[in-house]
Amino acid sequence: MPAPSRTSRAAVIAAAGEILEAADLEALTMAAVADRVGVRGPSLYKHVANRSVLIRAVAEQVASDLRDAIERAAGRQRDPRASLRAAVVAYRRYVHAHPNGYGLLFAHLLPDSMPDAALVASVGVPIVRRMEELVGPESALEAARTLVAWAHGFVSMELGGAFRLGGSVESAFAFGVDAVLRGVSEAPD
Amino acid sequence: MPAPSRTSRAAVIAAAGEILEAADLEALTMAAVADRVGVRGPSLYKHVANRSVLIRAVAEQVASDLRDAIERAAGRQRDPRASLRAAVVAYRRYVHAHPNGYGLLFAHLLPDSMPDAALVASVGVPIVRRMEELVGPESALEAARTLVAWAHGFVSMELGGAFRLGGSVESAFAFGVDAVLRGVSEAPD
DNA sequence: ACCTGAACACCGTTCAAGT
DNA sequence: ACCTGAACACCGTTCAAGT
Repeated sequence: MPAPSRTSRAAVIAAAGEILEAADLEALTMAAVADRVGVRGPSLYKHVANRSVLIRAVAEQVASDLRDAIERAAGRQRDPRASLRAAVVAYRRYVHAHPNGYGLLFAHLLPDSMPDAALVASVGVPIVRRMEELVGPESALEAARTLVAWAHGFVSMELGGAFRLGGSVESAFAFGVDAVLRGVSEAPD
Repeated sequence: MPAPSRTSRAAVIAAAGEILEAADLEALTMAAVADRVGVRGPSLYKHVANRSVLIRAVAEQVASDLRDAIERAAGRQRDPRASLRAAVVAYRRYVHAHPNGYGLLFAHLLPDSMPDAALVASVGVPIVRRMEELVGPESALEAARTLVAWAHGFVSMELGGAFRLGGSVESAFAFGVDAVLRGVSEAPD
């Protein structure tokens, strides 16, 4: 008699993500995940190959959600400059809500758990599209890379507590978006 | 009879850093480090408290070396713009040479192994000093944060293989430095 | 004062046996 | 078809005994 599944791949990945955000990567053990979905450790291997690919699956879920959040925010504004600003604000908001999951996207210390690089890269697609409107097609890719690199760097330093030299982090963020958008749109040909 | 030390704290930290760069964080086991310095696993605990603080010590060594590299590069140029450009180039070069060690500085997934935040923040000090010359003291901190965030974001995406949408990474780097320096120095008051 | 082997706890993973 | 307990390998860590 076939036994009905008491859990699912999606539930396992979601549970792993919740443990990761509530604690940290060391707390993300197979036993803890099993406990949360209501089975024993060995049963997880019916749904995911091993811990490394479970971590990767969490990372890919994050990348995909992050891209959706950016896309939605950017789509709400008509003006390209306002749209890019909204995209970056949404980026930062998502990362604040999922700091540990976001950390997975650039945790190249654990190669087996790295999310698909093309998927991570695709997070920038909506930014490139809006940049085309702001700076034209020739330098849109480089301008988008500059903005995304800045945004990633900013939130990642913010999460790491690297802003210790005083001053307001909020105003540094506002200053940064303005400076980068100004810098990329005033590029000499 | 007191037994002469067959290894040292510095040697243990150096060995850990070498293993980390040659492989990855999972390969950085106490047994592997012990092997490399020529003792057995338990002896390491005479030199470092545990694996987490060993990892942290490696991270702090990296932060300190990185700051020195930036400081030297920046000091070689008289003009502030050229100095900041040189600092960022040195930053990138150091990270390329120590990608996994650099990853430790922002691996906030493992809180016990996080380097001292004030030390990480101090990496930006030479940048702030040069920014004062470029943009004046009022916005120097925010301008420095913008440049460092961009630089960190750029190299970290580069290492993560996130630049997958085509184009040259080198020219994106050159475009980025120029855009950020232009953006921060043309800030409206 | 530092090093060692033995021992322990914990965790990822496999597998044969259950339903 | 999925779940389970038992078992194994591996790793961090402790500790009593060596020199």
